[in-house]
Amino acid sequence: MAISPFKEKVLKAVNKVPYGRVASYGQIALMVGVPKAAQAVGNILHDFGDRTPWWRIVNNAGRISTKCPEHTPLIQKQKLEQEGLFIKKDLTFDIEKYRYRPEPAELKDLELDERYIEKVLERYFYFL
DNA sequence: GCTATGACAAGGA
DNA sequence: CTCCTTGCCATAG
Repeated sequence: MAISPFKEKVLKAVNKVPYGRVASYGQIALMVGVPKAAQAVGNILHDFGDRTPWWRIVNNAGRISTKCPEHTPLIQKQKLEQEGLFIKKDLTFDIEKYRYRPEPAELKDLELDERYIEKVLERYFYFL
């Protein structure tokens, strides 16, 4: 399977999410410079789960949403609990409590435009 | 080039 | 809260 630059970036971004934290599919899309490619991100994780901490990527509503038979919701739940997260039986949890908020330096590492980075940071990660 | 497909997201009912 | 619609994106075929 060919690895496009886009896929390469997505994998790189996913690998930045630290132990015990999570990021949404849309958030990863944002981090690779294509804000609306959340769905595409999900597809990529499906194909390259073996080389990324795929379990740290979740639905932005704070819910585990995988349906993949390889990487089941139960497995993902256990993986996250193992990293210290509290997840309810219905697979939902407080995402803001665990959300990964990237440092500016980490975003620069993803070959993003300076202006874009500032915009993203203030609007989505450090707006409070 | 076009269509169909998803581990998505946000908003309306 | 759930269900449905619409918008979007990168791929596979």
